[in-house]
Amino acid sequence: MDEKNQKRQDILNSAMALFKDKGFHNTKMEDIAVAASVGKGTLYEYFENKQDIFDEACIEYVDVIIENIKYISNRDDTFNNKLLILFNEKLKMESEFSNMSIDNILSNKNIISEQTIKTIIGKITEMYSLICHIVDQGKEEGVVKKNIQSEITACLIVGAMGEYLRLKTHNKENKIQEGDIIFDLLYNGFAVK
Amino acid sequence: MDEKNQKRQDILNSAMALFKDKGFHNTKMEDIAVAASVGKGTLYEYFENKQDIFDEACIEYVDVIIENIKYISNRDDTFNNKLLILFNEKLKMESEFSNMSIDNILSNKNIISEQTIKTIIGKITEMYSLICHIVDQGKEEGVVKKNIQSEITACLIVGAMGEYLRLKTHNKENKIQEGDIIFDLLYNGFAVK
Amino acid sequence: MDEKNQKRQDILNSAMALFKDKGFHNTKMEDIAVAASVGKGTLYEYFENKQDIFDEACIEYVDVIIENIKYISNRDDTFNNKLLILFNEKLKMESEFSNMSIDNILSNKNIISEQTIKTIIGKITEMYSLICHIVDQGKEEGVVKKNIQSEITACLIVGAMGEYLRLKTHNKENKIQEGDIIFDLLYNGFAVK
Amino acid sequence: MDEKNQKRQDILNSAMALFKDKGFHNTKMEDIAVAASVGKGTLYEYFENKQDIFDEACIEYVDVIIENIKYISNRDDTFNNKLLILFNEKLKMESEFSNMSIDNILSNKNIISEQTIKTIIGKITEMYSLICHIVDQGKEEGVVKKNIQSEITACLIVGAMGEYLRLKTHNKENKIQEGDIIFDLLYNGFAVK
DNA sequence: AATGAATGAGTATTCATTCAT
DNA sequence: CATGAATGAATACTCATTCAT
Repeated sequence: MDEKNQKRQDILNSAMALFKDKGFHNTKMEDIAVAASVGKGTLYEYFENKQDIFDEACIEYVDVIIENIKYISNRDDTFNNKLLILFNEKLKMESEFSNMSIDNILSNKNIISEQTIKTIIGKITEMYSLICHIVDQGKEEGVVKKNIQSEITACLIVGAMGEYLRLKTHNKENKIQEGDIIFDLLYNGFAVK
Repeated sequence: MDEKNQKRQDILNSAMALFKDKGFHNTKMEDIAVAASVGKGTLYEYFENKQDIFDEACIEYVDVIIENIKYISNRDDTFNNKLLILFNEKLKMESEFSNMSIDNILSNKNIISEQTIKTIIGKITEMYSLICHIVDQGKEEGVVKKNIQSEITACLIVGAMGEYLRLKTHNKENKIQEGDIIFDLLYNGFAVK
Repeated sequence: MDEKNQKRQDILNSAMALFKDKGFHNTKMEDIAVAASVGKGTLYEYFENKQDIFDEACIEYVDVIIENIKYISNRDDTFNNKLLILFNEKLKMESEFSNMSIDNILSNKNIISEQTIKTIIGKITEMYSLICHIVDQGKEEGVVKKNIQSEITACLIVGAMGEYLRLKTHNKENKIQEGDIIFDLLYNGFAVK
Repeated sequence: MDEKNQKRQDILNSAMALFKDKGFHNTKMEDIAVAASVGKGTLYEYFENKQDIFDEACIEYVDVIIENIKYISNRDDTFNNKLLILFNEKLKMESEFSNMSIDNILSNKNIISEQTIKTIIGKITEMYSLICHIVDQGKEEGVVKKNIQSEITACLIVGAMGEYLRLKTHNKENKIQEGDIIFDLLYNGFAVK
């Protein structure tokens, strides 16, 4: 029974790697079967159809990210450090999975099934609440302004980080200064005092 | 001659609408022909192939955004106001074209031709330099910190705005406070002074 | 009116050249129009359709050959010389029109219309009777055996010539001895006396 | 494994029959699939594409002819008899496959792939050497003139036979005398001694 | 359970032909 | 008369899915 789960996981991993690399329509069931070292027919023993594999792979992908953030959130560490780790982790993941960030998953709206979209949006909400939790810790530590809704602060953090990484990815010629500058901006804003 | 350009534009508009709605693979040449009220064969009088139409539609889409930002940048207005307008415009566009933001275009890497990807990245760079120009104006007005590279500040602005909108889009149940809060964060940061 | 005929002829010549070079299906109406320096629509002023052009071109092609043989037949010359000239002419034509000998025209049975096939076969019969006429002259001159039906002799001559040329065409590395040897064979046979 | 080869052969046979009957362009993949009682997709399990099927069918066709001649050549029989059998066999084949003689295959230059053309020309060369071998036997038997290159004699034989058959095919109203007359011509020529 | 040979629905593209100018 | 922009019927080929083994 556990062996069954293992094979299912193998297929999912192989599929995810291919989807990330080539997209949904350019990944053939044959490719997945070969990559997972099983017969084409076997895929249908474990999954309903191609769509199903893609949906599950997307959910799995988001789950990994959530686990990651959950782990960071639960660390015994200061807000400052957690933020730094979050940034570095996001950076690592994005570069590794450059073709399939969460944003991109959601841009595949026409590919993922309606139901799975809802599931993923739910998970993103979960992810946000984890980050809000970290922000709340910052508030308790007296580091983060208390009068601003944590969701908004989280939004700023996630958005700035993401854009920073996107920019680094597209703009290979690194005209951008080092990452801690963005931290200064997040903490203190760009306005002259 | 101009009539020819008009028909080309008509096809492009019809195609763009369909691509935004249904994605590349789910949009059939037949669909485009019907939507543009021309014969299937006519599409090939104006475009090389489906790929070509998609590429052109993507470029067109980015061009519209750039024109928008260029217009804002060239206004005779203060930095503060330009930022506000930029935010509102982005909001308007994103909701209108919710399925096809620039990020999403770039997540179609496996669909758009290599050459067109380069063209679009070039245009994004152009877009960034327009926003940097606005930031520079803020510096001259003494509103924005001078010791931080404008690209970084622009990155913070774009990222925060984008994420804020994404959040609003996914999280229909609006738990998020009003938009000017995010401006306060951008200007002053989240750190307790 | 004669100008009309001239343009018709131009189209036919251009078409024939293309058909010989690329075959029926690989020759597009557009190609013919361009080659004849007329508009695509104009082709339909002079011909019913593509099929019609092909049919007429084939007939024209055969007509040229017949005219050629007729000319040889009518010369004031000996049988021996006429045969020699015939051979050289056939050689010239075959190499020039290597992709479209009469045999090949007939191998296009599924392309040429039934009616035109009949016309062409009629013309081939005419061609044969011209050659028979030359053979008859040989008989009168006392050079050719009288007790063998002229058609058979003509058949031997045409067949041997044709095969000789085909061989030369396919077998670029010329292992074959010079052409007058074949004449010796035709005149005297290969049997030891 | 052998079953696989069998199905491949079935497809090839069905395809060959259709190509012979209707030509390359008028034979649809669907037709072949129906004729071979398989699905359209199955054709692509056994062949690269339509071109590939045609090429293979042509080669197969020539191979059958070669096998036939090889068999005749290897018989324990006199030159005279072998020639007679060759003639009758050719007659049988040509009438059976009237739309697809070797000449016709080669007239499909624009259809068959360059590589396959070379293969077929190679096979024709092989066929010629088999016939030359028969001629050599004639020389040894003292029946055929030794001072004439065997290739030339073979050329005369093949050409005369082919033309004779072509004539019979086109000229349904049989004005042509019986076949052994042509043998007399081949052996003794048409010249008065 | 696992397989992969067989399948055929689905689609981009071509090109002969038409007809408004 | 001449044209070429517009057309859509026709077709090779792909690939997710099935099912007999």
